[in-house]
Amino acid sequence: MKKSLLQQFEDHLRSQNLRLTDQRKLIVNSFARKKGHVSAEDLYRHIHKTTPSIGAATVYRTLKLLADAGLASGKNFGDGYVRFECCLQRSAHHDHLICTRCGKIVEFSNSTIEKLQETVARDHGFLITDHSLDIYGVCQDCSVKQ
Amino acid sequence: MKKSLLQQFEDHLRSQNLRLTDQRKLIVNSFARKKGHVSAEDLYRHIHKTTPSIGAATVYRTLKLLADAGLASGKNFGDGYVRFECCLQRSAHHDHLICTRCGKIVEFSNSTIEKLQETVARDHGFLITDHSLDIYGVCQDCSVKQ
DNA sequence: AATGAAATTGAAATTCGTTGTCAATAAGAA
DNA sequence: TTCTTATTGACAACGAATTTCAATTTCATT
Ligand SMILES: [Mn+2]
Ligand SMILES: [Mn+2]
Ligand SMILES: [Zn+2]
Ligand SMILES: [Zn+2]
Repeated sequence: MKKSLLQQFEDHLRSQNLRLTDQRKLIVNSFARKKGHVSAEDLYRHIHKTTPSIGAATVYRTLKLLADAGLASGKNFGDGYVRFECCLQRSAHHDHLICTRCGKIVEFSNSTIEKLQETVARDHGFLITDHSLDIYGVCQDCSVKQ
Repeated sequence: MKKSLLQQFEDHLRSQNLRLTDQRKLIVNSFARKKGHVSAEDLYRHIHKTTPSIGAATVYRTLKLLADAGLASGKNFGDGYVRFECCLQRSAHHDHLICTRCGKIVEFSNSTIEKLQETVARDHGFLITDHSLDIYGVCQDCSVKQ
């Protein structure tokens, strides 16, 4: 059985001599339940409803910690704020389709595109460390609706 | 012979009943000379050296106007600010390789990748309106240096 | 359990790129 | 030249994110 996000986070905290607090537990569990593409502000507002004692700064800080631990990654889809998604080992690299009407984000991966990117980089003398492919468009639901 | 960026900008201004000012002339020409991937702040600082009377707001506004005219486009490479590049008809769509060491930005285009994106979108019921592919890595100069 | 050093917290202040406000100025049609 | 209206520069305001700081909490050590 796989370790949960919280369990892996606890491991990280221990290994770095950081402390496990109630706030961190709650934030990480809320984040895990949301299943990705969540901004710090989104998560804060959600948490605030049931636990208003938790401050926004702590949510920002905890998401940053998760990212430092390699357990989440932040991505800017161009709408002004960073969305986080957890990146546990099982959920491999993927790219995104974004609906410009309703904001829906669909994940995909295409190994041919990935390989071609390697080729492009090599042709230009670059050693790839990362990449980001975002396809913007109108999803089926939205194109049916109008 | 092709019309210059300024000439096309003038056409746009006339067609929209907007006014051609000395500031706009200077900003657009500076921008054209810089050949893309320039932030408003970059351009403002550059212009400020020789023409300190031009305000930053005017540089921001003029770049926005160029974008509205379809003569420039802004892109966020994830480092906090928007970089503009001119998009005259001749300079077709392209994607970017970004060196994470020195910040160099190299343009490329790969029609096979473009076609595959269409396929991916269609498979997910999306109608593509736009896309953005950024490959991050280390350029040749930087990997030689260390 | 009690201690205490060090990490963490929430609230508020601060940062930074960008946009809005506004009175003064300039463009350009008449 | 006149007159309407767009444009300007300085500065305030914005919003996401980060920093500051005094109060609180964690947790290794007694
Ligand atoms: Mn995703
Ligand atoms: Mn480019
Ligand atoms: Zn949609
Ligand atoms: Zn480089």
